[in-house]
Amino acid sequence: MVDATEERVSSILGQIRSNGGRATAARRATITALLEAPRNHLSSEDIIRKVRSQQPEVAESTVYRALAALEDLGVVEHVHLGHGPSTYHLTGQAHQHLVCGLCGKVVEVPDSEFAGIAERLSAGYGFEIDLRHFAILGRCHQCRSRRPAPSTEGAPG
Amino acid sequence: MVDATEERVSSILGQIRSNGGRATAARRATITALLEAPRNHLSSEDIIRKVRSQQPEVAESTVYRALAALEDLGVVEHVHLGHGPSTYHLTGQAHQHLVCGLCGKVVEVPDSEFAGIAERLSAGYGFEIDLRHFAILGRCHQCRSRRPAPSTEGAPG
DNA sequence: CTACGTGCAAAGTGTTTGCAGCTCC
DNA sequence: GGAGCTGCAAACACTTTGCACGTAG
Repeated sequence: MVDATEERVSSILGQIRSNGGRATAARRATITALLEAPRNHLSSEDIIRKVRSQQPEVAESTVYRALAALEDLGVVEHVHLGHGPSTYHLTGQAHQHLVCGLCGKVVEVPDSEFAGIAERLSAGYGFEIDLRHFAILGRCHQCRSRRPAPSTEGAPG
Repeated sequence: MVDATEERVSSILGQIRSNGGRATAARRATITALLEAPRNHLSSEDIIRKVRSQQPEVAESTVYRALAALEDLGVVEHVHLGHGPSTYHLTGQAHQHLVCGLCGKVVEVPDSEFAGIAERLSAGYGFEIDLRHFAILGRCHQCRSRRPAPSTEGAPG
């Protein structure tokens, strides 16, 4: 529903304003871009492209600054899926990312899978882990069935 | 012992030669740099500095190429500890890195801690994880005891 | 009105690449 | 003596920054 998206965008713009920020067209377009692709892991490049389809004049740096403002607000977070650019998504879609080093496929795993190990590391090492910020590299089901891996690096074709 | 290090260097240079590569001074210095700091996570910058203390003329690109050659050989691997440069270390020192997002401290955890979750992800998602390539971000014991944000960044003394 | 946001371009960081010359085996 | 390595500098990909102008509130 487009109306629901728009409502959500307005709500986030409201948060920005309550924090002393301004609700601008560039920010509206950035938030919309993120909301419209809830299951995707958007790179800055992706977001810039989407923003420009609505607001062609928006500069790259503006999008980066909008994303930074949204991260400050706690609305957005970024994750490193590999050697390339960071990817951004709305918080509340929190999950761990498993990235296949061979084909680039991203498998999402709910945080709950990691509850056990998190507790163990906390007890054993005093370390409170935040699994979401970096992806876990590995090999997906399909690539495992194929031949053994040449290296830990790879990109989708 | 220096002799043991030198022996190890020669052995790796031997592997390079068996693979059709050449044993050069730059490569010798690169391997030595990695061997001399077995418990450190050396960035490319660190390695370049160490290499130049032995061979001042060596170019950055040569070190990167030496590291790449060593990774191809399986002797070296690199890990992403954060947003900055990659860090390199010899293989066989394999372990998972927990990086404190506040003070930068790196806690090392043996791979065995992750055996359970690795098996579960393999069974549930068909995904074979390679935990070593990215660090896990979090908060260390000391920073947890403190308040949320000390903001001063740097290595612990 | 004025603090905050923007567009633009330039700088910054970390890494890779093209190329002519050198050197290891 | 030739494949392989090197130094140099320029290119690269991604992101940040400085500055003058613009605009939301």
